[in-house]
Amino acid sequence: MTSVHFKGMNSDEIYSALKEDILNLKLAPGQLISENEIANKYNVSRTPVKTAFLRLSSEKFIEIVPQKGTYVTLLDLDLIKEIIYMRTVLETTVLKGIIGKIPTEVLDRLVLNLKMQEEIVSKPIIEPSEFYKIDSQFHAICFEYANKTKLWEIIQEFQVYYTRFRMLDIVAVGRFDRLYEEHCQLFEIIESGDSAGLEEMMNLHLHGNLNRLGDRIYNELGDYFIKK
Amino acid sequence: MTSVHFKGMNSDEIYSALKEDILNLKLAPGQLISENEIANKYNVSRTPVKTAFLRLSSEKFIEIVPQKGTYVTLLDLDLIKEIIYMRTVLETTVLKGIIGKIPTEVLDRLVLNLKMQEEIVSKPIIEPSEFYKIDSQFHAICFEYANKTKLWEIIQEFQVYYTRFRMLDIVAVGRFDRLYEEHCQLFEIIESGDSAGLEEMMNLHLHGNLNRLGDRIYNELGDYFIKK
DNA sequence: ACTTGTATTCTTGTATGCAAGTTGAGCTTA
DNA sequence: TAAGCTCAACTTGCATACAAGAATACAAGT
Repeated sequence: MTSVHFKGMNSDEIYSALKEDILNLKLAPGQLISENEIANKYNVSRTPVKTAFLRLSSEKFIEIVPQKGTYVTLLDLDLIKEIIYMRTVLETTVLKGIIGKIPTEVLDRLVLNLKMQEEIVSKPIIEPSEFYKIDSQFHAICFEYANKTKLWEIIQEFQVYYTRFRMLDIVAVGRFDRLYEEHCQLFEIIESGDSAGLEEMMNLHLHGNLNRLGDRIYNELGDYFIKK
Repeated sequence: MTSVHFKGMNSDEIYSALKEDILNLKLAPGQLISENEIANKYNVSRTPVKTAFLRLSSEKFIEIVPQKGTYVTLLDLDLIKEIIYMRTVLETTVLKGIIGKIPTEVLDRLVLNLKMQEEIVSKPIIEPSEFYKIDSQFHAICFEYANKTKLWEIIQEFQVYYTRFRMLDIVAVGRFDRLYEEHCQLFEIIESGDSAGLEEMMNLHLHGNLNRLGDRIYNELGDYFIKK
């Protein structure tokens, strides 16, 4: 006799599935989840779920409280603001070091990247992760030429802390064309070597989400953030 | 009949014990360890050991290779250099924003901190962690006044990636009085508002370990680092 | 009405047995 | 001697049973 057999997911797949749900806000900030609940949902034992939980916990997506339960973490606006500040400072400094003296070969790669961005933006339906992937490459090219590859990886690591925030921006506002335009302006500054304009542009670009969301953070989205 | 009963350690304690051994280099970079080995050593099952392993793995202290084994990670000099660069850029920028306009109250706290540093340095036997705790407070006070508390926490988080490197510095060179002197000079610059001197001093201070260790990294300590 | 104790039912933490993959020693064979 | 195969002894991943703390509903007593 053969029985229908569902091959269970492993801990990595559980991790990815949970992370996606958290980023999509299907699992909302503050929501309570348990190992058993997730284990039943994906037809696995608690072990791989716990493994995934521990990983998500170290990335501050969830908080495990012994003998009580596990919560999806609330967004921390102070943390988000300072991460944005951090990235602004680092990226401005790195770009200032290479601005105006980037070889044609690298500039061409940036132009190619911009074309890909334009292509994605012009589509009727835009997949956020697809755009952000190319977005990330644009900045990575700059850091690579500045010989600061690891630094970009570090910055990327911290992006996870406010990926959900960026997601709110899309849901609430959702204008990728604006980001694309900013990248174009940034490119012109990098090419021309306008060191003064760089700082202003960088500030504008990286604080975009914060500005666009504005007071919504304290009103309709207030439940998602830590109260001070 | 009563029997002698050893109450086992929990996963947090196992984590701390392992981390300490890794930082002390008792568990050397590149060394192979296994869940069973640690579980036997501390008289617990594999479960709390695995929990500790997962946490250490997310902090890049160890690397878990499925079905093969678990290794203490090698030091990555490129990563270390860029973390030092990152901290230099961030701390210089933050300090520039407050330099010369720090109220007496905050300056007094810094002076008090320096006195504690002096006290520790003058002892015959210096406990590294004790000094680094006060050292960290010195910088924390500055970030706190600059309203960048979270940013300092972020930087602290990344320090773990090169705590072992700093430990090599102590073992190989071990001169805390030098660090104390640098802090005193830094204080004078902060107090006086010498914005130009700050950048130079900061570079010197934060690149100290790198300079002191010098070529030893490639010679007698070479086994501890990733080969390129 | 209020307090208090209890029992049930959640939660996560731990111990243990088994599954599956990797490595390396030692035997076999040419 | 040297190459190749087999098997035993490891490794981590997963499933499951039990332990222990926390919260809640509820009944008994004041």
